[in-house]
Amino acid sequence: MKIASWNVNSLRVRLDHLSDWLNDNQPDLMCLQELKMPDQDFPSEALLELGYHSVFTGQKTYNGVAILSKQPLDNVVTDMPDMDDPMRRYIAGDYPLASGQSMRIVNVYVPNGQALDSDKFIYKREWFSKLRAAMRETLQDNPNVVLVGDFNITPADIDVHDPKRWAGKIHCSDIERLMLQKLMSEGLFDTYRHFNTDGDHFSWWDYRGAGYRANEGLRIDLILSSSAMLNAATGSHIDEAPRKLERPSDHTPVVAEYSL
DNA sequence: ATGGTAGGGCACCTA
Repeated sequence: MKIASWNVNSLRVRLDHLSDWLNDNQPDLMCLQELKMPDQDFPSEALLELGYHSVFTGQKTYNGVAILSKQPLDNVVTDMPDMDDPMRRYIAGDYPLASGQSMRIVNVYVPNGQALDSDKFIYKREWFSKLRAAMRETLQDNPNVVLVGDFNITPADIDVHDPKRWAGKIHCSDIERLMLQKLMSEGLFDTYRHFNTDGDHFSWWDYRGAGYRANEGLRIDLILSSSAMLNAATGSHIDEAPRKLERPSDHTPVVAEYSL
C-alpha cells in the first residue's frame, strides 16, 4: 500500500500535474492540502475517472484538504475535534486493509504561523495542541494510524537547507519542534526519516529567489506512522519530479509504502 | 534588514 501527501497550492491550477502523478504512481491514498476552492468546484468526477474516490473540505481562496482513495473511506470527519475552526485544515477517515482491519488516515494543513510574535502563531500553537489531543484519541481507537500533511515545521536542522539562516525563525524554531516532538510522543514516527538519514532532501522550496534551483528548501511535509504502521512500512521517499514542471506547486509529493 | 514569486481575485492577504 502506498500513501502520498502533496500541498498542491491551488487544485484548479495543479489538476493536470496531479492527474499525471496519480496515473504514474498509483497511490492507494493521496492526501492534498491547499485546495483553495469551495466544495462545489471540487473535481470529483475527473478524479473518479482516474480511479479515485474523494472526500474533501474546502473554502474559497485559502486552505482546503482532501483525501483521494482507491477504495471509499468510512467514518469521515472534516473538523478538528473539540475546535470551532472555520479554516478547512483537517480531514480523516477509515481505509480498509487487506487483512480485514482498517487504518485511520488523518490529513492536515497545519497553520503557517507567519512569525513567532504574530497572532497567527498563537493560532498555530492552539491548533497544534488540539491536533495532539485528537491524535491521542485516534491512536486509542485504532492502532493503525497514519497522520500526513503540511506541518509547516521542520523536525530538525537536517531538514533545513541553511540552519544558520533559519535559526529561530518560523518553521524552524525550538518551540515548534517541541510541539512536533510532543505530538509524536503520543506514538507517531517520521516515516521518511526512519528510512533516510541524509540531509539536503526537502519537500518545499520558496518560489522567491533561487528557491528550487539552488535547493534552498525545507522538509515540512511529513508522513507520521503509528508503531503498528511503521512496523509494516517498507520505504519512504520525496518525489521531486513535479517541482521541475512548468508552473509547479511550491511543494512536492512525499510517499510512504507499507506491506499491507 | 529587506525583498524576492505565486495564487486568488481584483485591493491586498497568505504563504
